[in-house]
Amino acid sequence: MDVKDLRIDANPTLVREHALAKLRAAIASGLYPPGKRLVERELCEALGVSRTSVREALRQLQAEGLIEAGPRRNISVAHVSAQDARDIYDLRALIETDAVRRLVENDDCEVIKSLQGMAKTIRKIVRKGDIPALAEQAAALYETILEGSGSRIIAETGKQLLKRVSYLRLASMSAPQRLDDGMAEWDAIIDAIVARDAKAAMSAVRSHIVNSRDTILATFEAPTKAE
Amino acid sequence: MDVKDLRIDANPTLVREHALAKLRAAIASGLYPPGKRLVERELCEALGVSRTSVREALRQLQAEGLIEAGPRRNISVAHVSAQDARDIYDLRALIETDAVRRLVENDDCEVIKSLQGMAKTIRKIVRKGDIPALAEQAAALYETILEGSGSRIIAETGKQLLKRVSYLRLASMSAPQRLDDGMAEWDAIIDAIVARDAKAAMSAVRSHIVNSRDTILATFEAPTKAE
DNA sequence: TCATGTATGCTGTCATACAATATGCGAATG
DNA sequence: CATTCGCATATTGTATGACAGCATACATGA
Repeated sequence: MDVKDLRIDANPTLVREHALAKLRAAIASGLYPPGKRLVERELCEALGVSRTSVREALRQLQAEGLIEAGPRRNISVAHVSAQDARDIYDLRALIETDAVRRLVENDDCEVIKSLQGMAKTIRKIVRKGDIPALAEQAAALYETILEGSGSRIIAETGKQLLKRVSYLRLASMSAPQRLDDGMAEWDAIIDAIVARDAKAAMSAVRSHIVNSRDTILATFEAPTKAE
Repeated sequence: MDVKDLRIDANPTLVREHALAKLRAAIASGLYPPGKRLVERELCEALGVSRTSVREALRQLQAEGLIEAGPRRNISVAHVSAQDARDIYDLRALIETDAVRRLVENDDCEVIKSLQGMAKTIRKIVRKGDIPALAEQAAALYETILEGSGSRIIAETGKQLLKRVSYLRLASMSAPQRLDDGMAEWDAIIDAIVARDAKAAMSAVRSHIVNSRDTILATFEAPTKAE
């Protein structure tokens, strides 16, 4: 064992970061749906931390666009309009196709192998039909592709967009036929990457995102909800 | 005068937002150069506000990527490596060409007129050689184009990238020949927009950004500084 | 019924306090 | 004289309590 291995790099998890993660998860899971008003004291109680930490987490969420301030100083979970959703997916298409192109050009076997692994994991989850787990794994796959671009900037920017639609992604995946189609699309992406075919990978990513977008937009038109 | 005119919509400027703006400006102007360590108490004193407000502003800057946390809990102004700069400009090229395409397609006379006005203002500033003012106006021009896309998402994402290079833009504009070249490029962009020629506008934007990028990257190679 | 006053709730801001950790300085030691 | 140890100091992370300014809801009175 090397001295390097003694290194402690995991910071003792800042309370505010913990709070941030919990709040993000609450929004992504739909526990706090768009428009839900967030009252600081309630969050303090729910999270078991002080207002100081909650407020700092809120500022960060605000900067990320996941929550927004109303006219009366109220904070609520950000609404994502159909137009916003469309714009986010279109921008993702731009950015992620670029990311995957770079990824293929970088030709990093490490990354590509891990992508193959993730595809396998996803296939398993799809068979089980565990939607929440699938949403999480899918996000991980997208993030891996973004990071595979080798560009910190692309990765950060792309991930920020992903966070803004994490709630929607759950809805998208609940559409019946979408699961199988999605799996096929993921396979196409991975296959193209493995074949080091940048053009095919770009086009596979683009159609996957466009299909996801259209699925999401369909849910906007059908207001659902038989409550 | 109408009752509407009585409306007070300017929120009494939150202290934390004021602090945020000041800090951003300090970073953009080079007063706080990359790597500069930011000590909370010093900021409190300099800004004349409490630690609470400073900290909330810092969290926001952190989310925007303008500052970063070191291994020792220290906060300092984010370094922008040459690679980062290249990536930011390349991503800007992607996003802003898309923005200008949408802008032309939207065909909003209001926006186009205001762009022409800004180009005129810029020309005046260029003649005076007032670099800081120019940097500000140029940023305003880019932001107008981004907003002209009609997409909140594109506008926000693009602006975030702009903020991350505001410090570099100052350097870029100090390059001797760059001023005139830049002016010509801006003219080309505006002309294409006025002519409602989306393709030409996109290519004008792309070459402008690529040229800016290359100017910046040149300053990275020549470490400058005759201090 | 309507208008006014009052209680209540929430956010924004500040001041303090304290623990944990990092830093720097000086003293003790070989 | 060089090293090491230990202590004072600096800085951040977090919690608490306080209070003003608004906004809302409620009650009261004409």
